[in-house]
Amino acid sequence: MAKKPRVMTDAALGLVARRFAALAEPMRLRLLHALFDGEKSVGQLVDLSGGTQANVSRHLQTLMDAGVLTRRKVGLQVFYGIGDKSIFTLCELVCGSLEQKHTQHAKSLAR
Amino acid sequence: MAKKPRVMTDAALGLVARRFAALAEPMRLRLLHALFDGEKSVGQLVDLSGGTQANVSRHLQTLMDAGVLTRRKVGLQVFYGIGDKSIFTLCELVCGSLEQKHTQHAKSLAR
DNA sequence: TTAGTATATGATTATATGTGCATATACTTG
DNA sequence: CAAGTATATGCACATATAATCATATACTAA
Repeated sequence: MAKKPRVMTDAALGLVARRFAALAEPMRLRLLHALFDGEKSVGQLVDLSGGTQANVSRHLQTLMDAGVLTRRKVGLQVFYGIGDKSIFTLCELVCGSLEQKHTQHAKSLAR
Repeated sequence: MAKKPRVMTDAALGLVARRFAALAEPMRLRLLHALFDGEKSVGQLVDLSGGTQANVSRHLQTLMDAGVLTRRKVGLQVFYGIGDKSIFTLCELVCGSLEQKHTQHAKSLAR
């Protein structure tokens, strides 16, 4: 009795959770979205996102730690890009699922 | 100058972030994993996850709010199930990506 | 070297979140 | 009705995280 059958290890669950956590922040999603069409410098991302330089830099660091981005330094500038292609599919999946919920909700209101 | 081109709305980004946040917690991932082979009661999930009843109930509530689960009450028991099939693919994608990184890391150590 | 520019980081603060304990609610059975 | 069982929730506390400000670092150009 009272066994604790754990199919996945704590370590594995932690890694997966960390990956999802990297994507669980609006500003980070905005940055990723801005990188969908290719590498950009921190300055460009600051302009595109509307965030402060410090905050954008911090979020890029977080995404780097999560293994999601690439980093390339050219002179004074640092260019970040999407390093893990699964990000595209992840975002598409979530957006698709949410759109579906949205239209379902709209339909249910319409009857 | 100094325009702020926001391709996605704040509302949309917030929704996507909330969805990812629901998956950004080890215990919730454990619960979802336990539900992959079908509906289970809270009591069953408590046993399978090794968490306390209160904590499991809270996390299930969080997943419900995120629109991820179904809920069915039968007498005293409440059965939760996976309500959004995209969850399967999301988890598979992240696990696959992490495994790939892991093997790459192992190989780089082996040379 | 000095001045200037792009990016990163330390320190602080406010807010959110996970957990445990106790208790409340909802339902069943006798 | 009372007692028992399954689940939910209020409260308190500890921890994590995001945002801001100021400053540090790294590089370029004069």
